[in-house]
Amino acid sequence: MEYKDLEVFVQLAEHQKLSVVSQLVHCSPSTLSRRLKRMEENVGSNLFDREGTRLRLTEEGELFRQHAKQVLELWHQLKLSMQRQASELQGELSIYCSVTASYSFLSELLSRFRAHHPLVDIRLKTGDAAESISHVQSGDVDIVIAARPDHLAANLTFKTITPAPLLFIAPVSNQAVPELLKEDIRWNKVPLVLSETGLARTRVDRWFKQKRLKQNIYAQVSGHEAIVSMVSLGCGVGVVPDLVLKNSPLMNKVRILDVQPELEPFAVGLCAQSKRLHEPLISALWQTVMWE
Amino acid sequence: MEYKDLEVFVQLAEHQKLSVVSQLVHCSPSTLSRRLKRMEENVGSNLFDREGTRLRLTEEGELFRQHAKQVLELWHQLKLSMQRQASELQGELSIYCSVTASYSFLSELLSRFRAHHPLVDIRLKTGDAAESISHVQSGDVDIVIAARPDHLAANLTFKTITPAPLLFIAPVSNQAVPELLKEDIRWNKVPLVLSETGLARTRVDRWFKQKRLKQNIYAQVSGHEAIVSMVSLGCGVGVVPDLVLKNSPLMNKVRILDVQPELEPFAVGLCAQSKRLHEPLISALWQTVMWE
DNA sequence: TTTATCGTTGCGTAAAATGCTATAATTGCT
DNA sequence: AGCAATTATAGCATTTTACGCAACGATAAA
Repeated sequence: MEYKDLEVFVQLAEHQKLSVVSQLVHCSPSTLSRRLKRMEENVGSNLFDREGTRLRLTEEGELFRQHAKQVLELWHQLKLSMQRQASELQGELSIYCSVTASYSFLSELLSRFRAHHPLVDIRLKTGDAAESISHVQSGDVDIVIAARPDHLAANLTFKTITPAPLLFIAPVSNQAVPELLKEDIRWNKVPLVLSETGLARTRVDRWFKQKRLKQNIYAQVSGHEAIVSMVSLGCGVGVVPDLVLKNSPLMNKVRILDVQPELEPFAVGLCAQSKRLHEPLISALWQTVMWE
Repeated sequence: MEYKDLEVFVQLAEHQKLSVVSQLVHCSPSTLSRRLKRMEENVGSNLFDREGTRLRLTEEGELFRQHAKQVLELWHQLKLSMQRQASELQGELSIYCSVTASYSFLSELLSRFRAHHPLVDIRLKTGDAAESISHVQSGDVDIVIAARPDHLAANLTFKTITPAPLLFIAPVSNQAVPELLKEDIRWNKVPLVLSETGLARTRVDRWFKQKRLKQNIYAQVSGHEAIVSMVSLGCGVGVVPDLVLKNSPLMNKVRILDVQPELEPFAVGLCAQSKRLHEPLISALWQTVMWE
């Protein structure tokens, strides 16, 4: 049994769907299926009931879920007490953070880090998400907080903090975008406000391609905040991470469209060069990220 | 991190020697070295101080040792509560046990098993250790309790219960074997009482070969008990597992020779066909074996 | 100094994990 | 009811990883 398996199982027990979790942990469903099978062989019981395609926790599965959470908690405590044991850290840690990622959890993360390591100077830069990877690649900064790219470079390691769903947003007044009034939305007519490049754009392109639709792009802007602004003005329909929307002062000026299938969510988290993970300061920030 | 690693580490922390533990867990020292290295990378700290050749637990290592024991205990408890949850086991379980292995811990093992599964009929056969493997191979019995052979067949799985040191024993009166009186024993002159075949014989042969000595074999007998008898009568020097000696009524009639290097110890434990491990009765007995 | 013992590292091989694709069963929708 | 989309899983090819053996360097004992 492996600790990584335990994390996977906790997710699996929560969502009860291989396909969902496979996106959360960034691996193929078949891998998950096999991992689960391995675990069941190790434990010696069926952890899930397979009722058709649906997965339901068995009683043994619930026992194992509790076991997994206990072990992961112990592991986390161990890491904490180890870095507490280590001599007081000091130095300088430079972090690059995309504006998108800076919402909501960044302050909590940094304040928890400062509480444990008050002597460490934190240099925080914010900027465009698209540049984040190159900043960490060049060693320009120690750690980047950003969304996980589709194809992570081999020499980088990523640690997910939270998934960030992507949302279609539209003006509150339907008349601004008349195409939305109809029963079935004719997406190829809907004016879109998208970011020029970046992960969000890739996801949207993929979504349209899967539906075999062409996009009617009204404006290409840079920065998710600008998208919210333009959408609230009635320019068209936009796509932004929910993190951005929740923290936007314009939240009431737009509404969320319920589309199927949902856009593949971002995975926001920490990213650093693999070979530098053992450095004390980087390792310390890495440990600060909690489970679940 | 893997559960198997935790077991290995607990052993490592106790004996502080790769070479010893490598025999206990039946793998090469290089594998152990690498496993330890992996663990240290996962934990992020040095678990042992390398002072020359000697290994000494660091403070972090001690923390990790406690962590490992906690997790292994949780795991054991989980297994127990799972088989408690399963419906009451009943049926018939046939066990073949070499006479050597039947000493000391067999009664404790079976009584603990019966306490958990009172409805299971246990069919216990005892016999020669050399036949044990073939009995489980043929399916003649479900489980064998015996010493682990040097080369385990691929379709079998073994679980160590306890190591069993091999001892040289001699008559109490030195005059019966005059060669032992001298300062450096001339082993090629010492009359030996050995088992005809089997694991103990292999170990003794290997021991002499390593020392580049020829054996002066006085008698070849079958059964460790017979060896104790003949040695006590003054026929020569014999080799038996300490388990046999501790339980022999003739224990006072022989004495243990302190030789260097020591003979490679047996590993006494459970052996079954790998593919049958998941069967409820076999699995239940398997779980009965505690850690350490 | 000589000898033996211990832990580590390179290398070749064997085993294992993973992703892609196909498949069968199931669900949801019209 | 029937079609389309979704789901978990098995086979296959590939990559990754683990292992044992042998050589090495360092250390301790003689």
